[in-house]
Amino acid sequence: MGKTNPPFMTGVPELLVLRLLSQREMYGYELVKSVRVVTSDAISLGEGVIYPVLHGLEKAGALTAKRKPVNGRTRVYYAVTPQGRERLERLSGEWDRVSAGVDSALGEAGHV
Amino acid sequence: MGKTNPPFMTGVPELLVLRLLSQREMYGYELVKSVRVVTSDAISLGEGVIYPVLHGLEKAGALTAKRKPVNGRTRVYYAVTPQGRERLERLSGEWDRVSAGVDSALGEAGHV
DNA sequence: TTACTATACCTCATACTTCAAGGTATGTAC
DNA sequence: GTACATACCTTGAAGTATGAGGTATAGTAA
Repeated sequence: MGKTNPPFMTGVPELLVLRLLSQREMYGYELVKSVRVVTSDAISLGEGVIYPVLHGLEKAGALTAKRKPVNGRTRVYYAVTPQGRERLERLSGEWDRVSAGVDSALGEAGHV
Repeated sequence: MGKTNPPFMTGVPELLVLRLLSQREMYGYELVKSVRVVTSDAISLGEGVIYPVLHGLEKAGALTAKRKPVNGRTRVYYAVTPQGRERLERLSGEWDRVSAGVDSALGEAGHV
């Protein structure tokens, strides 16, 4: 039953979502726009990415969801649990390791 | 029909391969080990990744292949073409943009 | 009224990449 | 002669992201 490891470069959407939610509660539609803003348009994640990530993290116990009616529409606000913070720490560390690896391979020393 | 864009975080194996080959000619098996070395074990790409990337880049005109018999075994050395250098520049720029985006989202912008 | 836009939730087929494990074959060490 | 490292390669399965679709409410402009 060879369980395959996840691809080495994934989990970035999850990382971004956890990071943003660790600063304040947000709802899905808001996250879609926020990702673009905080990354200066470098990364744009569609709703097809955000919502599944949100649901997955909630199921994993990393987030809690809270429905709030606002102006007749319903928003689902997500908050990070302690478990989610651990996950954020782990993913953040992995990202640092991998991105440092790439940068060192690129030899960012004298390059521009 | 609707051609989908490649996932936003891909092309890293390609980037690493092009970068290493831009420094000197290498063969596939050598690249597999080199990637581990230059990334301090942060990234490990198997032969199932390296060889297809090599073939794809050759077909795209970014690399040229040269067979050399060494100690009875055959090695296929790859070299970067001018076209490959352009591709390296482009991928390198994309990586910088995306990784800067993630870092700024993580709030490590001022981190060296 | 109608139409269009923005908000806000969601799902799904397709495309793509990566992983892991396999296969072939030669040379070297025990 | 058996085991390991070198050196090439392919492939099935797993998993993620894309792009486009669907539902529904509220506001605005014609």
